[in-house]
Amino acid sequence: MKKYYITTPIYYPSDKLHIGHTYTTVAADALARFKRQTGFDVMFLTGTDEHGQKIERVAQAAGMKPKEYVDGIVDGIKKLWQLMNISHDDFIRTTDDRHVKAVQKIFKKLYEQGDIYKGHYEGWYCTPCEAYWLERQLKDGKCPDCGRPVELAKEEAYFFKQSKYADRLIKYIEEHPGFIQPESRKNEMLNNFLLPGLEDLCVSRTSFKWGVPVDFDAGHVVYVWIDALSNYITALGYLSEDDSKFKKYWPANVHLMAKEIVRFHTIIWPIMLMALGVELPERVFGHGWLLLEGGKMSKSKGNVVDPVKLAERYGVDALRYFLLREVPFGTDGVYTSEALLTRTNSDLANDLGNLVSRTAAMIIKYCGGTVPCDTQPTAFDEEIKKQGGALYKKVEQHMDALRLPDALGEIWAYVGALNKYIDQTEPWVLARDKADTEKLASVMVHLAEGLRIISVMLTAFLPDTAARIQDILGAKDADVISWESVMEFSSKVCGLTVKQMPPLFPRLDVKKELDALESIAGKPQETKEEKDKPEGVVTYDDFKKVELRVGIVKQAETIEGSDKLLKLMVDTGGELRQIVSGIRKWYSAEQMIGKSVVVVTNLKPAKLFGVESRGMLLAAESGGELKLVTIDGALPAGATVS
RNA sequence: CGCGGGGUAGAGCAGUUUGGUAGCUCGUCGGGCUCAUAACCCGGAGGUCGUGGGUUCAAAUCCCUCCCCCGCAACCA
Repeated sequence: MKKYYITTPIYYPSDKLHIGHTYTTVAADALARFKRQTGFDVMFLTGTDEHGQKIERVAQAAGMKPKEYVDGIVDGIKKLWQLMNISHDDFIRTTDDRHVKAVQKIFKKLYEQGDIYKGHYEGWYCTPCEAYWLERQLKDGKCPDCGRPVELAKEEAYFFKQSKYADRLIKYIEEHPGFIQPESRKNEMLNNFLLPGLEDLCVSRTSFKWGVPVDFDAGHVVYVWIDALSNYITALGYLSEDDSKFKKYWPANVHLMAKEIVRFHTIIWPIMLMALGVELPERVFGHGWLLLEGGKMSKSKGNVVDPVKLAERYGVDALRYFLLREVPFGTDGVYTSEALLTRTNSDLANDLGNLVSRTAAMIIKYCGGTVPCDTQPTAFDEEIKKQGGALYKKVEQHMDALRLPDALGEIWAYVGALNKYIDQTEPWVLARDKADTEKLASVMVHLAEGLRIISVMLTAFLPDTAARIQDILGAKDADVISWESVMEFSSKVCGLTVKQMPPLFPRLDVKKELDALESIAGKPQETKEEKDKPEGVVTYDDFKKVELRVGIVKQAETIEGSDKLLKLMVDTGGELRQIVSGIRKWYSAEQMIGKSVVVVTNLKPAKLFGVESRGMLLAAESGGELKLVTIDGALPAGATVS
């Protein structure tokens, strides 16, 4: 039997997961189910990446031990996957003993063979935060987290010789066009990171404890990406007493993930594997994001969407369908509640659900509930038969290319064809004349068979719905629900007993639901905050957005044609900035030179009288008098004002 | 000139590789049908394909200019 190994990323349990994580996992689940259905021995892995400084801090803030803290979150994640009908074969936690031991062995092996070496890490260190920052991460030369000063510090650390394998990796990527997908990500990786040259990677930390300890050097913990990426092989028992799964399933057929972590999976990970002498995964696929109106969803924006609430309200399959259908292959898609609701109504309730209802109703009404066997073809049978028989191939092709939305699109094209077929054959007309009984029977058989095929096709995507359709059709035995059984459109449904059931998907009142969702799922926090805010008050955060600096006027001149404006060249610390100011009525050009003024330095540049102005001077005005805000004493240009 | 992606009907997208009548879904308007969940089927309206230029018999598609949006540079799928 052919094997298929598919993974999701392991998720970071610093908070509850949102609909984006659900999207990745549902997509992986659909692929895993599809492969199982089509005869593969599937290994589907997901899990959690539990180490790192952030967890350590969040736990501390919650007054808990890190492990205690993540245990709670991981519990929620497992429940979410259960709710979403995720069929993973294993769930790995990086705190699992099996994982920790294997990571230590991997680290040691790389160290012993010289691919990891001890050196010094240098960076800007914030003592209270116990964190290193890169120069470009600093905010005004200070810690971006707490705003306190940082100092240049140096500590012992281990480094991974990525550079040694860079050429081999470039060659591999170029020789395996399917390795990084979609193609655009491949260019991004090559151009941005690989071709400019790789630096050795710092792979140990001493600034915090919550990680896999380096077992031969106390105080060091393994860098989280080395830790996290290893999960794909440690879960299979790599370097353990029992590595039978590793032998059976590795290399992975697909590592599925969102685009922003493709980089780690196509650079660090393959290089680690090369160093370990292990085969590279067949395909790394970076899908797009589910954007929310107004941009990327993120916890700090407060615009996360809670999948649990959506699934509970509309059903797991409605949510699965939306996720799998709505986001196009490889690029970003937009989540809106309205789109979820209209998709559910039009595709699931109107097209599919209604088709099932009307078919079941007719078989019951016209044939006493049993799918007939004696038939005489109608003029429209041939076409519906042809399409139904060709469906499995189309779906298979799309699935192999990971084009899930297109696979669903094909299935729905057939749903549409069946609805049309009813219209063309007009079974209610055939039912009026006894002479047409066998034609009517043919229509019923074709409809039931078409639905049977659809139900089998839907198994991977909407497992519950597929089962419900099969229940309605009375299709139980393997020979009417197996993948092989849909490779041919025949009359396997003949003789089955059809049941009437409540609608598969009730129609939703879009307007009402949108209102309801607003109160349940919660509007973006921003607007909530704004509501709570007294009017006319800005928060400190708002105020901080305005960047004020001391500026010293170096040159000043009038602008021809304007009696209000002065063109100033102001030193705002290391740069001379051109600012146009409407103060000529009160200050002459000569008076301005040498003055220390307060400048808004991050104001959007504007053109005044055709002259560019990059900033604004602060001044007070009253009764036609205007005075500039100046500094009481001597401070260098560029000093911040707050 | 950092890199990558994108700008096509009211909304969301396909089409661009290999130039040749601009397509799909939702919405909207009209018609049909009565088996069905006010569902289903048919048809109409609605687009200077971001801008300006070039190549060509012919450009959404190829070439050049510019504008706008989004993402990325060590831990948010």
